[in-house]
Amino acid sequence: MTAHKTTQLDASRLARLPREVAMDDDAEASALKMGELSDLLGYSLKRAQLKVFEDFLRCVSSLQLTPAQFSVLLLMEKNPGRNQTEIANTLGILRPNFVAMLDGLESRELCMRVRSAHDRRSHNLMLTDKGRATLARAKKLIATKHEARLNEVLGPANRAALLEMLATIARDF
Amino acid sequence: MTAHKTTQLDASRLARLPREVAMDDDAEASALKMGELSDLLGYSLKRAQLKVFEDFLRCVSSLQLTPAQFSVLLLMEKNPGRNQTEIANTLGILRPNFVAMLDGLESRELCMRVRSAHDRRSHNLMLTDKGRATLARAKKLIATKHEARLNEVLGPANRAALLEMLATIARDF
DNA sequence: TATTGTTATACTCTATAACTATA
DNA sequence: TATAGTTATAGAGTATAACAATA
Repeated sequence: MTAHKTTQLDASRLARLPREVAMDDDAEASALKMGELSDLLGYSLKRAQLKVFEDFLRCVSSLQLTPAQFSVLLLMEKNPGRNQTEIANTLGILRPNFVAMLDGLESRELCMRVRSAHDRRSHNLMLTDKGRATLARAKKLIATKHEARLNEVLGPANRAALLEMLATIARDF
Repeated sequence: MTAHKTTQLDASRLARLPREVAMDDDAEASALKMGELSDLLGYSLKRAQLKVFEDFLRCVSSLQLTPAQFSVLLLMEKNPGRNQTEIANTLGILRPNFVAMLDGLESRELCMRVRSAHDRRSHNLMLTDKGRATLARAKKLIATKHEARLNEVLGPANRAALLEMLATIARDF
């Protein structure tokens, strides 16, 4: 039951990330004091997440894909033939909410629902050729624009460390 | 204009965070392959953010405060007398949406709107005694339960590094 | 004319109950 | 009876336009 909680060792200091350089926090009028907010992990987590999703949308805007849609296509590619419940559960999407989402992707001919022969209740999900092509283009845009930008801002080692810590929180917290 | 993007230096490896230890990713039936999703920063960011907010709500459930409400109270405490536009802008809340939120806090007598003498259009916001007391209790709960838990999972040094990277993204990205 | 707080409104996300068709 | 997909619905969160009071 959620083992290992105390497996951290050292954590030598990371890259020198710039801090309070510009001080133009809020532009014009005397910026407000953030107080303990600066130390609230959840607050920074939320603000960072919004920025990252915003940039994601910009980077793949030509393909009209949201982060959620991208994650669904990716999962279909890596796990062809899985049903709606399996894909939705893996992504933390509730089954009722997954229906409209799939309708959208299917109407754009990016994926297909195929009634299973073994269990006629379930739909085997799979990408269409167009879906595979769109996903491939999305991956390229994300790698060369989106994640590359994050590497610029953080540095590759920091980016990797950040990813690992976030995965740890998502898994063990 | 968003200076310093290439200020990263090293980033020696962090603590040994446990990985693929249990492998019980999805319980029963053969877990799905996550593919490139494991390397998508936005995905881990979102999942981690949900977990952290969930825990925040648990930790302060006795006070019935959401992360957003807590951040508003905190800002009022550190910046008494500021108006709605200033508080809302600082937190990235749109003014129209801030109205109902303030109504809720004010009806619980945690804060007050006081018409400004100098500019009768604006409301000076301030905590009530009850608001200050509630905020103090919330801070204690968050420090001893919520953030303490994060320290357990990540280790203090990792937690600090994570916080700094998230702030960097929120600021420079 | 511009700004503060506000209303109305709409759109997305998320969440729950209940239906249908299969098993 | 239990499960997969679905419908309906309700509640947050977020977004924009426009209005009244005030500057």
